[in-house]
Amino acid sequence: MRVSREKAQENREQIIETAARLLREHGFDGIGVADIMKAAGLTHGGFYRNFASKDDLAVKASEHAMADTIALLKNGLAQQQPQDPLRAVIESYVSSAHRDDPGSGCILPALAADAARRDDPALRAVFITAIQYYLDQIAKLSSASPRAAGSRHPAAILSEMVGAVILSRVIANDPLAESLVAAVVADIAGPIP
Amino acid sequence: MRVSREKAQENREQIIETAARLLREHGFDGIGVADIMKAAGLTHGGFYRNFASKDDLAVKASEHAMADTIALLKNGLAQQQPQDPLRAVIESYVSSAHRDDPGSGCILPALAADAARRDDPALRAVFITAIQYYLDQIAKLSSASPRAAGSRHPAAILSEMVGAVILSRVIANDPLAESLVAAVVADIAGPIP
DNA sequence: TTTTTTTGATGACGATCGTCATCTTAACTG
DNA sequence: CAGTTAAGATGACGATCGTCATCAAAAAAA
Repeated sequence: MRVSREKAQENREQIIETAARLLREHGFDGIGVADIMKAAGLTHGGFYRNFASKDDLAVKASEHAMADTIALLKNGLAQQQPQDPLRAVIESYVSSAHRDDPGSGCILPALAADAARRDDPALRAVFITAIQYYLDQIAKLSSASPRAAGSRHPAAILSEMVGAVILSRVIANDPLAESLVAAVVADIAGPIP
Repeated sequence: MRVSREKAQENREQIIETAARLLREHGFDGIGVADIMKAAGLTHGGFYRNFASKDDLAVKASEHAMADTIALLKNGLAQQQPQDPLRAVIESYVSSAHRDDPGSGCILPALAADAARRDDPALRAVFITAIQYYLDQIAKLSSASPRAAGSRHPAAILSEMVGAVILSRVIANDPLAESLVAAVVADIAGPIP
Protein backbone atom coordinates (compact mmCIF):
# COMPACT_ATOMS: atom_id res chain seq x y z
CA MET A 1 0.00 0.00 0.00
CA ARG A 2 1.29 3.35 -1.03
CA VAL A 3 1.56 6.24 1.46
CA SER A 4 1.98 9.97 0.98
CA ARG A 5 5.36 11.42 0.12
CA GLU A 6 5.58 13.08 3.50
CA LYS A 7 4.73 9.84 5.25
CA ALA A 8 7.33 8.02 3.17
CA GLN A 9 9.96 10.56 4.11
CA GLU A 10 8.89 10.29 7.72
CA ASN A 11 9.21 6.51 7.55
CA ARG A 12 12.65 6.83 6.04
CA GLU A 13 13.78 9.05 8.89
CA GLN A 14 12.21 6.68 11.38
CA ILE A 15 14.26 3.83 9.93
CA ILE A 16 17.49 5.82 10.22
CA GLU A 17 16.66 6.91 13.74
CA THR A 18 15.80 3.39 14.85
CA ALA A 19 18.90 1.98 13.18
CA ALA A 20 21.05 4.63 14.83
CA ARG A 21 19.87 3.41 18.19
CA LEU A 22 19.89 -0.34 17.54
CA LEU A 23 23.26 -0.35 15.78
CA ARG A 24 24.85 1.52 18.66
CA GLU A 25 23.27 -0.93 21.11
CA HIS A 26 24.04 -4.17 19.29
CA GLY A 27 26.86 -3.37 16.88
CA PHE A 28 26.85 -3.54 13.10
CA ASP A 29 26.74 -7.32 13.12
CA GLY A 30 24.47 -7.67 16.12
CA ILE A 31 21.19 -6.57 14.58
CA GLY A 32 19.54 -7.45 11.28
CA VAL A 33 17.65 -5.49 8.67
CA ALA A 34 14.38 -7.23 9.50
CA ASP A 35 14.62 -6.39 13.21
CA ILE A 36 15.45 -2.77 12.49
CA MET A 37 12.46 -2.43 10.18
CA LYS A 38 10.17 -4.09 12.68
CA ALA A 39 11.37 -1.76 15.44
CA ALA A 40 10.68 1.15 13.08
CA GLY A 41 7.11 -0.09 12.70
CA LEU A 42 7.50 -1.45 9.15
CA THR A 43 8.12 -4.75 7.46
CA HIS A 44 11.43 -5.66 5.88
CA GLY A 45 10.07 -5.47 2.34
CA GLY A 46 10.35 -1.77 1.72
CA PHE A 47 13.91 -1.54 2.92
CA TYR A 48 15.72 -1.63 -0.40
CA ARG A 49 13.61 1.11 -1.87
CA ASN A 50 15.09 3.44 0.76
CA PHE A 51 18.65 2.15 1.07
CA ALA A 52 21.12 0.56 -1.30
CA SER A 53 22.27 -1.95 1.31
CA LYS A 54 22.60 -2.53 5.02
CA ASP A 55 26.04 -0.90 4.83
CA ASP A 56 24.43 2.15 3.28
CA LEU A 57 22.02 2.36 6.20
CA ALA A 58 24.92 1.95 8.61
CA VAL A 59 26.58 5.02 7.11
CA LYS A 60 23.44 7.14 7.24
CA ALA A 61 22.58 5.96 10.74
CA SER A 62 26.09 6.77 11.98
CA GLU A 63 25.89 10.23 10.45
CA HIS A 64 22.51 10.80 12.05
CA ALA A 65 23.70 9.57 15.43
CA MET A 66 26.71 11.85 15.32
CA ALA A 67 24.60 14.85 14.31
CA ASP A 68 22.31 14.12 17.24
CA THR A 69 25.22 13.94 19.66
CA ILE A 70 26.63 17.24 18.41
CA ALA A 71 23.26 18.93 18.73
CA LEU A 72 22.86 17.61 22.25
CA LEU A 73 26.31 18.83 23.19
CA LYS A 74 25.78 22.32 21.73
CA ASN A 75 22.37 22.57 23.31
CA GLY A 76 23.71 21.62 26.71
CA LEU A 77 26.49 24.19 26.57
CA ALA A 78 24.17 26.94 25.33
CA GLN A 79 21.68 26.36 28.11
CA GLN A 80 24.04 25.86 31.04
CA GLN A 81 26.63 28.45 30.07
CA PRO A 82 29.11 26.78 32.42
CA GLN A 83 32.11 28.73 33.57
CA ASP A 84 34.32 25.73 32.76
CA PRO A 85 32.88 24.40 29.49
CA LEU A 86 35.49 21.65 29.09
CA ARG A 87 34.61 20.27 32.49
CA ALA A 88 30.92 20.32 31.60
CA VAL A 89 31.55 18.33 28.41
CA ILE A 90 33.79 15.80 30.15
CA GLU A 91 31.33 15.32 32.99
CA SER A 92 28.51 14.55 30.62
CA TYR A 93 30.59 12.38 28.27
CA VAL A 94 32.40 10.36 30.91
CA SER A 95 29.35 9.59 33.02
CA SER A 96 27.27 6.66 34.19
CA ALA A 97 24.37 7.98 32.13
CA HIS A 98 26.41 7.79 28.92
CA ARG A 99 27.82 4.44 29.97
CA ASP A 100 24.38 2.96 30.54
CA ASP A 101 22.73 4.26 27.38
CA PRO A 102 24.91 3.50 24.36
CA GLY A 103 21.86 3.60 22.10
CA SER A 104 21.67 7.37 22.37
CA GLY A 105 25.31 8.10 23.05
CA CYS A 106 28.39 8.94 21.03
CA ILE A 107 29.24 6.66 18.11
CA LEU A 108 32.93 6.53 19.00
CA PRO A 109 32.77 4.28 22.06
CA ALA A 110 29.79 2.40 20.64
CA LEU A 111 30.89 1.70 17.06
CA ALA A 112 34.45 2.82 16.33
CA ALA A 113 35.89 -0.65 16.95
CA ASP A 114 33.24 -2.12 14.64
CA ALA A 115 33.84 0.53 11.99
CA ALA A 116 37.58 -0.07 12.11
CA ARG A 117 37.01 -3.63 10.93
CA ARG A 118 35.14 -2.64 7.76
CA ASP A 119 36.86 -1.35 4.68
CA ASP A 120 33.88 0.80 3.73
CA PRO A 121 35.41 4.22 2.98
CA ALA A 122 32.09 6.01 3.40
CA LEU A 123 31.69 4.60 6.89
CA ARG A 124 35.27 5.40 7.86
CA ALA A 125 34.74 8.95 6.61
CA VAL A 126 31.90 9.45 9.07
CA PHE A 127 34.16 8.47 11.94
CA ILE A 128 37.08 10.54 10.72
CA THR A 129 34.79 13.56 10.50
CA ALA A 130 33.47 12.86 13.97
CA ILE A 131 36.97 12.63 15.43
CA GLN A 132 38.04 15.83 13.68
CA TYR A 133 35.01 17.58 15.08
CA TYR A 134 35.77 16.49 18.62
CA LEU A 135 39.42 17.50 18.30
CA ASP A 136 38.40 20.97 17.14
CA GLN A 137 35.89 21.39 19.92
CA ILE A 138 38.28 20.18 22.59
CA ALA A 139 40.95 22.57 21.34
CA LYS A 140 38.52 25.47 21.57
CA LEU A 141 37.14 24.51 24.95
CA SER A 142 40.60 23.83 26.37
CA SER A 143 41.84 27.30 25.57
CA ALA A 144 38.74 28.74 27.22
CA SER A 145 39.24 26.57 30.27
CA PRO A 146 40.61 28.06 33.49
CA ARG A 147 42.65 24.92 33.98
CA ALA A 148 45.92 23.54 32.77
CA ALA A 149 44.14 20.99 30.59
CA GLY A 150 44.78 23.47 27.84
CA SER A 151 48.32 22.23 27.71
CA ARG A 152 47.31 18.72 26.76
CA HIS A 153 46.88 17.68 23.14
CA PRO A 154 43.19 17.35 22.19
CA ALA A 155 43.88 13.84 20.81
CA ALA A 156 45.04 12.75 24.26
CA ILE A 157 41.88 14.06 25.90
CA LEU A 158 39.57 12.51 23.30
CA SER A 159 41.33 9.14 23.54
CA GLU A 160 40.91 9.21 27.30
CA MET A 161 37.21 10.08 27.02
CA VAL A 162 36.44 7.34 24.51
CA GLY A 163 38.52 4.72 26.29
CA ALA A 164 36.91 5.52 29.62
CA VAL A 165 33.38 5.02 28.27
CA ILE A 166 34.30 1.72 26.61
CA LEU A 167 36.07 0.34 29.67
CA SER A 168 33.32 1.46 32.02
CA ARG A 169 30.76 -0.32 29.85
CA VAL A 170 32.49 -3.67 29.97
CA ILE A 171 32.75 -3.49 33.77
CA ALA A 172 29.34 -1.86 34.11
CA ASN A 173 28.11 -3.74 37.16
CA ASP A 174 31.42 -3.81 38.96
CA PRO A 175 32.21 -1.20 41.64
CA LEU A 176 35.34 -0.53 39.61
CA ALA A 177 33.21 1.21 36.97
CA GLU A 178 32.22 4.15 39.16
CA SER A 179 35.74 4.75 40.38
CA LEU A 180 37.08 4.63 36.83
CA VAL A 181 34.60 7.27 35.70
CA ALA A 182 35.40 9.49 38.65
CA ALA A 183 39.15 9.09 38.17
CA VAL A 184 39.03 10.02 34.50
CA VAL A 185 36.83 13.07 35.05
CA ALA A 186 39.18 14.30 37.76
CA ASP A 187 42.19 13.55 35.56
CA ILE A 188 40.92 15.65 32.67
CA ALA A 189 38.95 18.37 34.40
CA GLY A 190 40.68 18.47 37.76
CA PRO A 191 39.29 17.77 41.24
CA ILE A 192 35.77 18.88 42.04
CA PRO A 193 36.06 22.65 42.41
CA MET B 1 39.23 -40.64 12.57
CA ARG B 2 40.63 -40.72 16.04
CA VAL B 3 43.99 -39.12 16.91
CA SER B 4 46.27 -39.46 19.91
CA ARG B 5 45.43 -37.69 23.14
CA GLU B 6 48.39 -35.41 22.69
CA LYS B 7 47.33 -34.55 19.16
CA ALA B 8 43.78 -33.93 20.36
CA GLN B 9 45.06 -31.56 23.04
CA GLU B 10 47.25 -29.88 20.47
CA ASN B 11 44.25 -29.44 18.17
CA ARG B 12 42.25 -27.97 21.00
CA GLU B 13 44.94 -25.42 21.70
CA GLN B 14 45.20 -24.67 17.99
CA ILE B 15 41.48 -23.90 17.90
CA ILE B 16 41.76 -21.51 20.85
CA GLU B 17 44.81 -19.83 19.37
CA THR B 18 43.17 -19.41 15.97
CA ALA B 19 39.97 -18.15 17.55
CA ALA B 20 41.91 -15.68 19.67
CA ARG B 21 43.31 -14.16 16.50
CA LEU B 22 40.18 -14.28 14.32
CA LEU B 23 37.85 -12.99 17.02
CA ARG B 24 40.12 -10.03 17.68
CA GLU B 25 40.30 -9.34 13.96
CA HIS B 26 36.61 -9.72 13.10
CA GLY B 27 34.74 -9.34 16.38
CA PHE B 28 32.58 -11.90 18.18
CA ASP B 29 29.86 -11.63 15.56
CA GLY B 30 32.16 -11.24 12.59
CA ILE B 31 33.49 -14.77 12.31
CA GLY B 32 31.74 -18.15 12.47
CA VAL B 33 32.57 -21.46 14.08
CA ALA B 34 33.11 -23.15 10.71
CA ASP B 35 35.60 -20.52 9.56
CA ILE B 36 37.53 -20.71 12.82
CA MET B 37 37.77 -24.49 12.57
CA LYS B 38 38.85 -24.33 8.96
CA ALA B 39 41.56 -21.79 9.82
CA ALA B 40 42.71 -24.13 12.57
CA GLY B 41 43.08 -26.89 9.99
CA LEU B 42 40.02 -28.90 11.04
CA THR B 43 36.42 -29.30 10.00
CA HIS B 44 33.54 -27.90 11.97
CA GLY B 45 32.32 -31.29 13.15
CA GLY B 46 34.56 -31.81 16.11
CA PHE B 47 33.90 -28.43 17.60
CA TYR B 48 31.30 -29.32 20.19
CA ARG B 49 33.39 -32.11 21.60
CA ASN B 50 35.88 -29.46 22.69
CA PHE B 51 33.65 -26.53 23.60
CA ALA B 52 30.18 -26.18 25.04
CA SER B 53 29.27 -23.37 22.68
CA LYS B 54 30.71 -20.56 20.61
CA ASP B 55 30.38 -18.30 23.65
CA ASP B 56 32.45 -20.80 25.62
CA LEU B 57 35.17 -20.61 22.99
CA ALA B 58 34.99 -16.82 23.08
CA VAL B 59 35.74 -16.86 26.79
CA LYS B 60 38.67 -19.25 26.46
CA ALA B 61 40.04 -17.42 23.43
CA SER B 62 39.85 -14.09 25.25
CA GLU B 63 41.66 -15.55 28.24
CA HIS B 64 44.33 -17.00 26.00
CA ALA B 65 44.76 -13.74 24.11
CA MET B 66 45.14 -11.80 27.33
CA ALA B 67 47.68 -14.27 28.71
CA ASP B 68 49.65 -13.93 25.50
CA THR B 69 49.62 -10.15 25.74
CA ILE B 70 50.80 -10.22 29.34
CA ALA B 71 53.59 -12.64 28.49
CA LEU B 72 54.69 -10.43 25.61
CA LEU B 73 54.68 -7.38 27.84
CA LYS B 74 56.67 -9.05 30.63
CA ASN B 75 59.11 -10.51 28.17
CA GLY B 76 59.70 -7.14 26.53
CA LEU B 77 60.38 -5.42 29.83
CA ALA B 78 62.67 -8.20 31.04
CA GLN B 79 64.76 -8.12 27.88
CA GLN B 80 65.00 -4.37 27.36
CA GLN B 81 65.34 -3.35 31.00
CA PRO B 82 64.37 0.20 30.03
CA GLN B 83 65.19 3.03 32.38
CA ASP B 84 61.63 4.35 31.98
CA PRO B 85 59.47 1.20 31.94
CA LEU B 86 56.18 3.08 31.74
CA ARG B 87 57.36 4.85 28.60
CA ALA B 88 58.42 1.53 27.09
CA VAL B 89 54.99 0.02 27.69
CA ILE B 90 53.17 3.04 26.32
CA GLU B 91 55.34 3.20 23.24
CA SER B 92 54.66 -0.40 22.39
CA TYR B 93 50.93 -0.27 23.23
CA VAL B 94 50.13 3.02 21.53
CA SER B 95 51.96 2.26 18.30
CA SER B 96 51.29 1.78 14.62
CA ALA B 97 52.34 -1.86 14.98
CA HIS B 98 49.63 -2.51 17.58
CA ARG B 99 47.17 -0.47 15.56
CA ASP B 100 47.79 -2.49 12.41
CA ASP B 101 47.72 -5.93 13.99
CA PRO B 102 44.63 -6.32 16.19
CA GLY B 103 44.74 -10.08 15.74
CA SER B 104 47.74 -10.37 18.03
CA GLY B 105 47.12 -7.30 20.15
CA CYS B 106 45.39 -6.46 23.40
CA ILE B 107 41.79 -7.62 23.79
CA LEU B 108 40.66 -4.30 25.26
CA PRO B 109 40.73 -2.15 22.12
CA ALA B 110 39.80 -5.14 19.96
CA LEU B 111 36.91 -6.70 21.87
CA ALA B 112 35.88 -4.66 24.93
CA ALA B 113 33.07 -2.90 23.06
CA ASP B 114 31.82 -6.27 21.81
CA ALA B 115 32.10 -7.85 25.25
CA ALA B 116 30.18 -4.97 26.82
CA ARG B 117 27.15 -5.89 24.72
CA ARG B 118 26.95 -9.47 25.96
CA ASP B 119 25.53 -10.41 29.32
CA ASP B 120 27.81 -13.41 29.61
CA PRO B 121 29.29 -13.09 33.13
CA ALA B 122 32.20 -15.40 32.31
CA LEU B 123 33.21 -13.22 29.39
CA ARG B 124 32.87 -10.00 31.37
CA ALA B 125 34.99 -11.52 34.11
CA VAL B 126 37.87 -11.99 31.67
CA PHE B 127 37.76 -8.32 30.78
CA ILE B 128 37.44 -7.17 34.37
CA THR B 129 40.48 -9.25 35.28
CA ALA B 130 42.38 -7.83 32.33
CA ILE B 131 41.57 -4.26 33.35
CA GLN B 132 42.52 -4.92 36.96
CA TYR B 133 45.82 -6.36 35.79
CA TYR B 134 46.62 -3.32 33.68
CA LEU B 135 45.70 -0.94 36.50
CA ASP B 136 48.02 -2.77 38.87
CA GLN B 137 50.88 -2.77 36.39
CA ILE B 138 50.45 0.89 35.52
CA ALA B 139 50.43 1.80 39.19
CA LYS B 140 53.69 -0.09 39.72
CA LEU B 141 55.37 1.26 36.62
CA SER B 142 54.23 4.80 37.32
CA SER B 143 55.83 4.89 40.73
CA ALA B 144 59.04 3.58 39.18
CA SER B 145 58.90 6.19 36.45
CA PRO B 146 61.18 9.23 36.56
CA ARG B 147 58.30 11.32 35.32
CA ALA B 148 55.27 13.06 36.75
CA ALA B 149 52.97 10.48 35.19
CA GLY B 150 53.05 8.90 38.58
CA SER B 151 50.63 11.52 39.74
CA ARG B 152 47.92 10.43 37.33
CA HIS B 153 45.38 7.79 38.21
CA PRO B 154 46.12 4.46 36.46
CA ALA B 155 42.54 4.33 35.17
CA ALA B 156 43.12 7.61 33.34
CA ILE B 157 46.26 6.28 31.69
CA LEU B 158 44.67 2.97 30.70
CA SER B 159 41.61 4.71 29.27
CA GLU B 160 43.84 6.92 27.19
CA MET B 161 45.85 3.94 25.92
CA VAL B 162 42.80 1.92 24.91
CA GLY B 163 40.99 4.87 23.38
CA ALA B 164 44.03 5.85 21.37
CA VAL B 165 44.39 2.41 19.81
CA ILE B 166 40.69 2.24 18.91
CA LEU B 167 40.60 5.72 17.41
CA SER B 168 43.82 5.19 15.49
CA ARG B 169 42.38 1.99 13.99
CA VAL B 170 39.29 3.64 12.63
CA ILE B 171 41.35 6.37 10.97
CA ALA B 172 44.15 3.97 10.06
CA ASN B 173 44.93 5.28 6.57
CA ASP B 174 44.48 8.92 7.41
CA PRO B 175 47.52 11.07 8.24
CA LEU B 176 45.64 11.96 11.41
CA ALA B 177 46.37 8.47 12.75
CA GLU B 178 50.12 8.96 13.10
CA SER B 179 49.78 12.32 14.78
CA LEU B 180 47.23 10.93 17.22
CA VAL B 181 49.55 8.12 18.24
CA ALA B 182 52.45 10.50 18.67
CA ALA B 183 50.37 12.96 20.66
CA VAL B 184 49.12 10.32 23.07
CA VAL B 185 52.56 8.82 23.66
CA ALA B 186 53.95 12.26 24.40
CA ASP B 187 50.99 13.06 26.63
CA ILE B 188 51.49 10.00 28.81
CA ALA B 189 55.23 9.47 28.71
CA GLY B 190 56.42 12.98 28.01
CA PRO B 191 58.33 14.36 25.01
CA ILE B 192 61.02 12.23 23.44
CA PRO B 193 63.83 12.38 25.98
C1' DT C 1 44.89 -59.46 19.95
C1' DT C 2 40.37 -58.25 20.93
C1' DT C 3 37.44 -54.94 22.78
C1' DT C 4 36.30 -50.47 24.07
C1' DT C 5 36.63 -45.68 23.75
C1' DT C 6 36.88 -41.32 21.63
C1' DT C 7 38.48 -38.01 17.93
C1' DG C 8 37.12 -35.67 14.16
C1' DA C 9 34.86 -35.88 9.44
C1' DT C 10 30.37 -35.86 7.00
C1' DG C 11 26.23 -34.04 6.63
C1' DA C 12 22.04 -32.14 8.01
C1' DC C 13 18.70 -29.45 11.14
C1' DG C 14 16.09 -25.14 11.77
C1' DA C 15 16.88 -20.37 12.19
C1' DT C 16 18.46 -16.19 10.52
C1' DC C 17 21.07 -13.46 7.32
C1' DG C 18 21.05 -9.78 3.31
C1' DT C 19 18.71 -9.17 -0.82
C1' DC C 20 15.20 -9.02 -4.28
C1' DA C 21 10.85 -10.12 -7.29
C1' DT C 22 6.15 -9.63 -7.07
C1' DC C 23 1.83 -7.66 -5.99
C1' DT C 24 -1.53 -4.72 -3.70
C1' DT C 25 -2.95 -0.37 -2.83
C1' DA C 26 -3.25 4.26 -2.54
C1' DA C 27 -1.09 8.67 -3.65
C1' DC C 28 0.04 11.47 -7.41
C1' DT C 29 -0.44 13.24 -12.46
C1' DG C 30 -2.89 14.57 -16.29
C1' DC D 1 -12.14 11.52 -13.33
C1' DA D 2 -8.95 7.89 -15.34
C1' DG D 3 -4.22 6.58 -15.80
C1' DT D 4 0.24 6.33 -13.87
C1' DT D 5 3.48 5.90 -10.35
C1' DA D 6 5.57 4.38 -6.29
C1' DA D 7 5.52 2.79 -1.17
C1' DG D 8 5.41 -1.00 1.43
C1' DA D 9 3.65 -5.83 2.51
C1' DT D 10 4.29 -10.69 1.33
C1' DG D 11 7.11 -14.17 0.51
C1' DA D 12 11.00 -16.44 -1.20
C1' DC D 13 16.03 -16.95 -2.76
C1' DG D 14 20.65 -18.81 -1.60
C1' DA D 15 24.02 -18.37 1.87
C1' DT D 16 25.46 -18.74 6.38
C1' DC D 17 24.61 -19.23 11.25
C1' DG D 18 25.13 -22.29 15.72
C1' DT D 19 24.31 -26.83 16.89
C1' DC D 20 24.03 -31.77 16.83
C1' DA D 21 23.38 -36.90 15.22
C1' DT D 22 25.86 -40.25 12.97
C1' DC D 23 29.74 -42.80 11.50
C1' DA D 24 34.45 -44.28 10.36
C1' DA D 25 38.74 -45.19 12.22
C1' DA D 26 42.45 -45.30 15.04
C1' DA D 27 44.14 -44.90 19.75
C1' DA D 28 43.73 -46.76 24.28
C1' DA D 29 42.34 -50.43 27.36
C1' DA D 30 41.48 -55.24 28.18
